[in-house]
Amino acid sequence: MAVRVRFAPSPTGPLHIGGVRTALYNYLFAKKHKGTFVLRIEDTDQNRYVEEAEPYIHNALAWLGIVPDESSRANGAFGPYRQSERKKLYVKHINELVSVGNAYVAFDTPEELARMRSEAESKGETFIYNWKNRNALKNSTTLSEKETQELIGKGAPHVVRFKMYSEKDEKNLRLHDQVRGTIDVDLSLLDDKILVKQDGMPTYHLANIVDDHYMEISHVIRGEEWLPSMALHVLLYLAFGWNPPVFAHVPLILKPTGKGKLSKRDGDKFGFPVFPLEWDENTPGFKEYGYLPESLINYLALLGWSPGGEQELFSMDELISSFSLEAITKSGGRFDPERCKWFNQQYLQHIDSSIVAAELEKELKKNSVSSGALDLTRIAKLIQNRLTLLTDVWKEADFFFVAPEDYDEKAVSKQWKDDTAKILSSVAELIDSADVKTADTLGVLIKSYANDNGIGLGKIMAPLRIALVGSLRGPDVFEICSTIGAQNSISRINTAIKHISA
RNA sequence: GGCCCGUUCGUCUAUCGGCUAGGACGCCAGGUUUUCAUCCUGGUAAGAGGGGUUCGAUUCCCCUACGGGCUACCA
Repeated sequence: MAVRVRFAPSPTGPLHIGGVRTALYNYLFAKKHKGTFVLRIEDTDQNRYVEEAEPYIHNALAWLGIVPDESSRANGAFGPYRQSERKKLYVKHINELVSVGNAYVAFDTPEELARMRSEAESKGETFIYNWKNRNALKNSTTLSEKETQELIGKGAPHVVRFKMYSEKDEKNLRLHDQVRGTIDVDLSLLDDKILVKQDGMPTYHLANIVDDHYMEISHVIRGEEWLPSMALHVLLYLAFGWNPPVFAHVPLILKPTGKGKLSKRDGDKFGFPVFPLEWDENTPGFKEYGYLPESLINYLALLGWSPGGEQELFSMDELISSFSLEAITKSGGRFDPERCKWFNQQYLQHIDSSIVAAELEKELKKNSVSSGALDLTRIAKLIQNRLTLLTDVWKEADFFFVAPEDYDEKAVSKQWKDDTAKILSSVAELIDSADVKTADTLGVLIKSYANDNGIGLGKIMAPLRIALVGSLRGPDVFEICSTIGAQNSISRINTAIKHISA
């Protein structure tokens, strides 16, 4: 049987990393088995619908390299891929279910139900709409066919509910989950879920099952929050006479500290993104923070799944070839921003320097600084292994473009001696006299100068760095010096002497 | 409250009855780099508790505790 999986988000806002990981696992599984990865938009709730969400989902997945084979953009033979465009299909099937008695029409209003719920609660009980009380409520199992039709004909608001369990049924249902194994549920404890809402739209449960069937989904890989409704879904398949797919419920991503599901607020609170791309100006994504899609993918893949070895860094292809549903972890995993950053730092070291150079160029524009005659790629190479986030470029390279205006006091008081000014002037002359194209020739030059004059190198290196950078940071001094050029270096040295020794 | 799922270093995880419990992040120390970062080496630190089963349990079973999810005319 062909493997067909789907990622089915609801367009209610930006896709968050929990969703990203679910999409990723679906994608990996599909590619591993030469199958098809479908993106389906579950927009049955008109109240929560957010127009920008669907394009966002497409763009985010594209950025991450999790590209659907079939979707509202990519098309395919199983469309349409938005549930709002498939309403007719659901109506047809719900009628079938009602006519054979697996589902029924219910006229109870939300207010009535709320009242019954709070009444039960005040007695310390829980109101459940199911086999125990549906014969006492206003629905087509208690009303005659004629009464029911009349009410519907008069336009009485109604919903359709699924008959979860009746006294003659077997109570226990044994479920199989690819990551959790066997799960037994007591059907008599479950409620008669609403399948069609008053507005005529199907709920998630109905639409989901109908679509998965018609889209020939072979494996349902979804978040653990769906585990409690798995029994309903399996029963729905059975009621339609269809074969249920294989189910795999993946654990949730939890807050870094504290308890519960990771949320947008946690990101705000701890200063890390929870969405792949920017959602609005107050909500930057991983991309804007300076993460590479590859590192996010790698981190997320390993949060809740492990191929077993001691390898940490995986390309998408490696993830695909080692992926399996059975190796998905059973317990929820906390999002660890530090570990996520580490992956990014690792990937940053191996990308082409032109990417770093491009980012540098962007930052220059942003800061309204001219690159002058400086070689951005050369600078990119010098700072690349110092980056944790791509957005660190400016912080690591600003001094190449902008001469220091003030000098780190601590560094100065420790490294700037009485004879420093004199020594640095000689160094400046030295630089002026020579042709300092490379760091190596400059290094040889200064070292031999120090040697010839009996000056310790320590008396030169640190002050020179202070003069060029303003503080004790940055790549090799000779590299900095030769990169910004002789004239630039000399003028920085003279400025520093004037500034500090004065 | 009810139902379901889970529980190995602080965190992510390996182990599929033989364990001196392995790796990674973090943290600490040392080395390289005459700065800082990178990088390298080492260290720190764990199978929730209690019962079984077994020659032997982190691994299998039960109970308790704790954590998570669900319990909507949301998905």
